[in-house]
Amino acid sequence: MEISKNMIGSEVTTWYKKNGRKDLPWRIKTTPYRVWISEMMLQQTQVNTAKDYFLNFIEQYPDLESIKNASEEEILILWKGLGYYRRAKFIYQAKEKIFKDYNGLFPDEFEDIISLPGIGKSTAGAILSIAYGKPFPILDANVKRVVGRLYNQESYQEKKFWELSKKILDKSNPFLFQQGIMDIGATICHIHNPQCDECPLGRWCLSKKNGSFYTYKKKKTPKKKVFLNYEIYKRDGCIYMIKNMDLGFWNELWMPPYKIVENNNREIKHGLSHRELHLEFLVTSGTPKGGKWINKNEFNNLPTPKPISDKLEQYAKSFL
DNA sequence: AATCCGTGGTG
DNA sequence: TCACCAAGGAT
Repeated sequence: MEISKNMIGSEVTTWYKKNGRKDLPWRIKTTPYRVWISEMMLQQTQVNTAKDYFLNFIEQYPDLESIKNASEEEILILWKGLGYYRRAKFIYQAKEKIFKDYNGLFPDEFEDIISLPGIGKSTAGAILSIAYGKPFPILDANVKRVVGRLYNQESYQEKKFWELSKKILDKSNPFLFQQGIMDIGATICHIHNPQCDECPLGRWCLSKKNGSFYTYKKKKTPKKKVFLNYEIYKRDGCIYMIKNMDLGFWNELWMPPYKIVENNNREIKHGLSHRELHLEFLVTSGTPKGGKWINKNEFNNLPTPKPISDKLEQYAKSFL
């Protein structure tokens, strides 16, 4: 028998059973593989954005065995448009390691899971809690906001927030608790206008008590501008494309050849996390090298970044 | 420790 | 139009 019961944790668990978003696609069936793929997609990505990508990914690769022989580019194609494309490469590398070191079985120990590429402490905690029912804390944006407010923190402190996440975790129900705490963060404890009247944690919440609500603030660094002039080579309904290896972003995605210039007449302004891209597209003649001709019917088969996909779609419709 | 990495929604 | 930020991790 426990001497002191974790009231907050058990309240979250109870709330989840009744009010949780149990119909999310990655919650229908929680195999370690499915939880892993969903957690990778959900890194810095909202639920609504990840949904369709998850369903599409799982349709093609429903389990580890089906993804065993997939190439990096095949996985990248399923990631097309989702962003943070490194995650697709991490999935490729991780599944290679799982077959090499773990006999094709997803590992179930913290040290093994966090050793996989793209999996940090929080993702490992989510997989352990949700896929294996083992009590490990998580610290995503939802949990940061909920515990930051529960304990009325003024600023984010990594170590302190991990302690709080671990403290309120319902160790007897990690599966229900972790999904519940994230759902409370996502559906009640909004960054603006938290719905405190509906919150199961209201009687413990110090922010509700004194009316000052913690909000996680990232340092904002000014975005550097990058001017890219894309060279459009056309031939027989084809456009010449290269695999980008050296922009620093969009690595290993396909695009027309480009030059980095000092300035240009931008047609498209596109923001990345830390860059402001100014894109110009110039129809060019000559003999390009280092890539291949792609027919307009095959644009969809190549992993391309969003603004390039949009531009290619235009070309395919109009003057090719 | 600070910076890098995408895209879409929201105010 | 624009700032902010989301189921973060790697370097």
